[in-house]
Amino acid sequence: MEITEGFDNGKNVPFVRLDGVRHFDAARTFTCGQCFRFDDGGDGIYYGTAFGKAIGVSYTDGVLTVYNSTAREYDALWNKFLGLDEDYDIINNDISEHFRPYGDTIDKAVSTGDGIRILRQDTWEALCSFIISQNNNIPRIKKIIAALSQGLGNEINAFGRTFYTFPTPESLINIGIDGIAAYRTGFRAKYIYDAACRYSAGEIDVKELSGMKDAEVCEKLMSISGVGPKVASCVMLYGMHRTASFPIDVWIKRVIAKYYPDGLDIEKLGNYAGIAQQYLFYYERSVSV
DNA sequence: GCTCAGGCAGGCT
DNA sequence: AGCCTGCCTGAG
Repeated sequence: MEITEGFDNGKNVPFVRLDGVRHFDAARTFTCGQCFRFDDGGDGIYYGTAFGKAIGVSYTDGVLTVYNSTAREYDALWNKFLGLDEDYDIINNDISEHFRPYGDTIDKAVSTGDGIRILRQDTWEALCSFIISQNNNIPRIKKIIAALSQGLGNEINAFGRTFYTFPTPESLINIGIDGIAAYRTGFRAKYIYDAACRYSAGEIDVKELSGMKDAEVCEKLMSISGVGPKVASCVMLYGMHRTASFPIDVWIKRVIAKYYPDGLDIEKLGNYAGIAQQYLFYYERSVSV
């Protein structure tokens, strides 16, 4: 994979260009439901923020471009954030092997969703975002998160517009439950507050949790009020890159009922079960439109 | 208007 | 251990 660095005079930002990238699709990656803060700028580039910086990402015919990034930043941050350090040939094959007893649905799902990369998002952002997602619809989830970020985050100016960092736990604790509810979070306000307190207190510490098994981490997350099995597994998959974690939401319940009426032994789907889940989720949503 | 959304807690049996 | 039911709010 060849990496070159350049400067885009039109956008007035440095960029990094990677040639020969396979298994990447910007639209699928950013709209598959794993993240809520990246949007198509109308120019085929997905813009958003992560880790306090704003970037744009585009991909066409093997060429992936990360705008507003130097090569150094790419190596330090975006390579892992975008999941480009992983070999999706290996991952897709592993998934295919583990789903062998269950028919060819997974093969259709993989080919439909190929190019989705599981992002390595910030743990706190994933935790807070998926608490907000419960019993909620995607347009409103995005709206709430955008409003919280605009109200509590820091400004980032790039591409001639203003982005905002994700609110810190402390900034949410500062405004309290009523303050959080003022952002139209509804009954989730107290959950967000509890999560912020626990996170801020160091109870959900990435380094400390890194040595623990999925089941233990899951239990720890579920001790937060407002975090159940679904939210916990989303946080593990999207915010901790525990790719065996298999979130079961209403869509996946439908998938199981429809394609796997005899059930799926989720414990035996391998280390990339969560990525398989993402393919199945994307597949079912795309066929049901 | 009115249903329902990428769940969860709390209260039942 | 497994069912119910209510829940803020606003998109569709």
